[in-house]
Amino acid sequence: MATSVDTPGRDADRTRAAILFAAQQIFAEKGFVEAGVRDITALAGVNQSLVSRYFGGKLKLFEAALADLLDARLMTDLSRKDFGRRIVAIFTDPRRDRAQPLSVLLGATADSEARAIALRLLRDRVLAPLSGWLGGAEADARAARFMIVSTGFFTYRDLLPLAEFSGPVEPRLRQWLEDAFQAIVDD
Amino acid sequence: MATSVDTPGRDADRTRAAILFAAQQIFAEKGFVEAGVRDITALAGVNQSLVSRYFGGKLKLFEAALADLLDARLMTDLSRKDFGRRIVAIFTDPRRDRAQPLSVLLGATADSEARAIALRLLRDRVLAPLSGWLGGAEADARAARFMIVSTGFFTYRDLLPLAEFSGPVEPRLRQWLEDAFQAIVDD
DNA sequence: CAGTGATGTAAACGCATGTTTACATCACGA
DNA sequence: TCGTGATGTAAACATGCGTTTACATCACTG
Repeated sequence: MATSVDTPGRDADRTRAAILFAAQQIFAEKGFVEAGVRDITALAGVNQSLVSRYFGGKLKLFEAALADLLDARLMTDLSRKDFGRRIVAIFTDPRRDRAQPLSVLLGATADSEARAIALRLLRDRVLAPLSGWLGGAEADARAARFMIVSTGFFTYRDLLPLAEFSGPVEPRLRQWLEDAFQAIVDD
Repeated sequence: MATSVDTPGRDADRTRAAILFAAQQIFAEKGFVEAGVRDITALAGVNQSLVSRYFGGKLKLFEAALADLLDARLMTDLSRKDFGRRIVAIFTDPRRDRAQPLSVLLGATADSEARAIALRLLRDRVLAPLSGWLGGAEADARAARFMIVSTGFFTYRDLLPLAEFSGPVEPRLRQWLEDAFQAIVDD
């Protein structure tokens, strides 16, 4: 079993996709440095050497994994009316099946090369669209506020799990988060 | 030169202090993972093996370095009146000669062992005093808000330097930071 | 059906890095 | 002054890990 259902012979595209998906999970869970190529390929069920063959190395795989996650663009159909509530709902959705892009991104800060990649993707595919969506003269400062609050939240949920961040978000904290995000669009 | 002034023969205490100070600088600059023992001892001007002899290894050195930084307690003589302004002033003081504790702390998130140490020190020596100082029923939620904003700020200043965070903080962003910190004590 | 390139694997390689060991050298007391 | 322990150093060691290499196996085409 599991030989003709999820393994239709040999398929490079499918193998590549499996590695990419596994990489997103492992990178989100352990961060770039502690995520080993062997961890990723083991989860994907393939040989470790395929990372180099199909992606050109761990670093390129990271770039592909993060870029793919950011392509599921969050900024679409996001109304200004309940911006805060929607953002917090997305960030805390327990049914989410894909890795949180910001988790993967923040997990790259420890490696100088991965950090450079993450920084470029953050600028081009998050901050630029966000700043444009926010508009106005203070767009950049607003986008910075968005990143500060988001990053702080993800850091303590994923990287430094304190009591306040385990399980559902404490109601008063959630309310503050929603207000902080909403204030970014309301001024 | 530099042989009788800063090198008074052999002094274990002085050597130990030199390693500790160098560690704080290097850890703040490069993070725990990319900070090599050889980098630290080179800056201290001593042999690499002394890290293991005097501190018991890189991990213990990290713990000692972070604990020492946190001992320069920030929470003392901090009035509730201009809390926000004072905090931002401390975080952005260009004349500061010691490493920012939060920089060192956030640089440890990539290593699971260093992260555990950082998390414990953060709880015992930052959050507990802060929560006590804030007081009240919502003290923990307030402390969490403080950490979110602080962490977001340091992440983008040290780890993911965007244009908005290089050089002096943009005035409107600084104002928002001050207000956000002040609101934590004012409710 | 044969052959050839694509796909996948196991093992070895190379390198970086924290740690340990063996040895040298200085300081201080008898 | 002599010797002994503390202090410091250079080199070797051990190991984890990304990558490469050599080989096996499947799939498709003529």
